[in-house]
Amino acid sequence: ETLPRSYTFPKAGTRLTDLQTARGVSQMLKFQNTLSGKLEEFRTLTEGAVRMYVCGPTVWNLAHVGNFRTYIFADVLRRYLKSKGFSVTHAMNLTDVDDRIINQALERGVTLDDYTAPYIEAFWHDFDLIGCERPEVAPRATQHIPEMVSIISKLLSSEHAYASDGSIYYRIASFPDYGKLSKINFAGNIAGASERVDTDKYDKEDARDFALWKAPDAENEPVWESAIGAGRPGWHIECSAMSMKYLGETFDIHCGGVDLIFPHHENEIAQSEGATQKQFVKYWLHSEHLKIDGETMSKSKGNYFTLRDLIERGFSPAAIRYALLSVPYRKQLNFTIEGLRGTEKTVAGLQDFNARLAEARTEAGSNPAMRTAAARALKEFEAGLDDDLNTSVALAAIHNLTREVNTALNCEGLRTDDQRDLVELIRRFDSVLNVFGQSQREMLDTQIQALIDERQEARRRRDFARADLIRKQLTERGIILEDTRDGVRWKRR
RNA sequence: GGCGGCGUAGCCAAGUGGUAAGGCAGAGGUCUGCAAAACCUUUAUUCGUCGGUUCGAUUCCGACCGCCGCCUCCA
Repeated sequence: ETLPRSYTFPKAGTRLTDLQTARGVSQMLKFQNTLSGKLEEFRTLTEGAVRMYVCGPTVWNLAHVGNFRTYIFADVLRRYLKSKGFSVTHAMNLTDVDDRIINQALERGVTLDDYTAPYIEAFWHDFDLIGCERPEVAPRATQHIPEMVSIISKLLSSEHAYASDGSIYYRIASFPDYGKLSKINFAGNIAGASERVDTDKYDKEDARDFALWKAPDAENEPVWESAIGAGRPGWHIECSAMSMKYLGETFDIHCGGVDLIFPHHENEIAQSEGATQKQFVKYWLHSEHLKIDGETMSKSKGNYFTLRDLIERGFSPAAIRYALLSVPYRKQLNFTIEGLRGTEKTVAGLQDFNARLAEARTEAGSNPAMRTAAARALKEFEAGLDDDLNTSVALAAIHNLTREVNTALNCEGLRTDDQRDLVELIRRFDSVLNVFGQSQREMLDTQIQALIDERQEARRRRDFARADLIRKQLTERGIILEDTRDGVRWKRR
């Protein structure tokens, strides 16, 4: 029952959704900015509008849960910004050309597009399945080569870049701010790690210089003809080109996994600011990596899961999403199958609560205690997310509310106005977190089909008691059957 | 070698200079013909170890132990 002194209880008759705009209950939105290393108040470049960029997938294989943690984090970020009334322009690239993709495509003897198409399709399928809203713009690297060439040309003319053996490199020495994001001190640290730095492979002025444009290595390799020669783009330049094309030379937020801080994001800054002489991004937000059973996730260990691995094991997208949101994005999260089983129950509980709330029989009026509980939940939810998107606190606020409402449902019952507001409040929460969705409790299509098949078999045997029992079971679980001339159709609820 | 993060109940974990959120599991209870399901209650005198600062530290400082990450293409 500890509320801050500034907190004022809502007046009777005030709808919770009005509280949202009435404010005075919410503190300022703050983000931990990798660039400054500090928790900063969020102020947009343009009043009321946010432009954000997220480094998207390299479509050379299926994305895994670790990748999706970043996309889900970005999704909650954009949803929360929208719920606060900002208009959001969210761009996420698809890297559909890089050395791995080229090598794989060459190996299979297919074009880049033919190679990447199924992975792009799979990515969007998983992206939708895990409950992420599609970004406003999802540009593909191969469709933005001219934009990349244009930036490289600009860098060449300004001494930030130089050509060597048909390739073009960024001259780190020309950009004194290099290292400002990753805080890497190049003077002292390379010595001990020198065995990892490949200084011989390319003809560069400085080992740190990175490729903007790569001359072809092999005969049959795909190349783009351009004003800066024939070749293919380096990895970093695509994000500079596409983000600035769709969001402007300076934009508000850039997200990605921590591993991208160096070199990818450091290089993006060098390229973009070198070309425009303007600050590239105001807030850099980086999500930490997942651990699997306490260990680093890695391909070689084989301890990683794709979304479809987990779906095949019977887990629901909502539970996977909840698990990935249960720890704030800047902390490492230990992802385990055992934990996911527990999360499945948690999510099912939320879903049950939602149904119980909607179906509750109510009496007219409202209960002051219920209003207080709801207002407090809203305040805690917002305070959590305002504090660098602390989803743990936001989820706890929801659990605390459900407990209080459950008690009311069991004891004195619910009042009509409270029910209406609570339904709206939960909808509001879920518009940001999107975890009240389908849980494992809802049957999988394959399970439904198996029961339908069994019922058909029973009908053939004229075992109608058995058939009716199955139909009744399905009905109870929200599955409605229709026997037609062409077979059995079914639908949910 | 340089830089950074973490160590909180059986497990996953939030958090803070003023006395430990939430979830899963466990225990007790309500409901039920009995179950199941559902719901409620309950579960850390204590926050890796040892010192220091302080009226007071899990929270700040120092040392140590353990784990993780970055230091050129991995979300």
